[in-house]
Amino acid sequence: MISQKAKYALRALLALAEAPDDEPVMIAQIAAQEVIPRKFLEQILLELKHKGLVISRRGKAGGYLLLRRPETVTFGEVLRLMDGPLAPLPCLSKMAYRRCSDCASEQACKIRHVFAEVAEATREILDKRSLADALGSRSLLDQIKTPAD
Amino acid sequence: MISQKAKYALRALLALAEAPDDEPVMIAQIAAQEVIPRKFLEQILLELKHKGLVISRRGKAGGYLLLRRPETVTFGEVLRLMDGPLAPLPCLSKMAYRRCSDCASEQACKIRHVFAEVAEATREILDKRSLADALGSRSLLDQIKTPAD
DNA sequence: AGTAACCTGATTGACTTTATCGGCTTACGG
DNA sequence: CCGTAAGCCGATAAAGTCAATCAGGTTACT
Repeated sequence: MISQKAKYALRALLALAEAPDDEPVMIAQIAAQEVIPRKFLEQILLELKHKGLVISRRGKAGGYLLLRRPETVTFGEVLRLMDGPLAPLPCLSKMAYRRCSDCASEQACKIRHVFAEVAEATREILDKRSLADALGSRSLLDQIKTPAD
Repeated sequence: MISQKAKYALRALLALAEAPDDEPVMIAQIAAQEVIPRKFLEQILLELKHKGLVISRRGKAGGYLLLRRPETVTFGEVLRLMDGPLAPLPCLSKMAYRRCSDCASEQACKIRHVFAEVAEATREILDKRSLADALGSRSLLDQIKTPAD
């Protein structure tokens, strides 16, 4: 299960991706539209700003802007920022490897191979799917079937 | 990340799968061999017993036995018993569907499709891999390359 | 009987999650 | 230049989860 925070972050980023360029979107507006607790969303957007995904304008008529193009922001990147490593075992994370505290030898670990397959499969999906893929009302499948209207 | 509990459960089941048939393995033995806190392992094996994966013998020379053949116990089943649904969103779980509390409409949910792909991919792996697949010292890859000695 | 094993429920401590509070800083508009 | 509306920031809190332990109770072989 992904965290509430990651879910909110993705939905907020999608809301920003949908807004016209150079038109900041206010926290309050995103919070209302996406049904996200306002103060919590504040924290999340601030964090996304510090990590370089969005920028903000302060003062009246302020708000948030997506800094990068939606095609370049992957689900994997957002999830790693919010929830930490994607891998099901710490010793399988490519981005944030850590030894399993209780595991004597990684070569001898009997469950590692199966979870390595899972890690690879989820990376393959989450690092390829971007905000752009998630935009629009039609499913990804529909888009493949009917590439243009 | 999977829980410590699930990791212990899988390793304990593998230890039982390796034991000769009809020879009960003691909690203390598994705990020592797999480096699992003894009392915690007690809880886990008891739970696995209630769920029908293992049986126990009490009294002197007691211990635990794997009830089903290793090929029939999948990683997916064990993980669901220990950690709950595999799906990254509650609304994507086939075995334990629950509405997302904050999601207005599942059709309109913009992140659902991507996570549906993840859910399907992980199910595809975890529901096919069994204890038998994890047994033996060689990796799954090695087994494919050299099917027999 | 006695002892060695499993059975059981309650409890604990640390940590994480999901927020909320209260106030500070910036900047546009009049 | 001042009021107000927006984001910025650190602390706190309530609830839940995780990992493990405690203190015994029950069963069964010798």
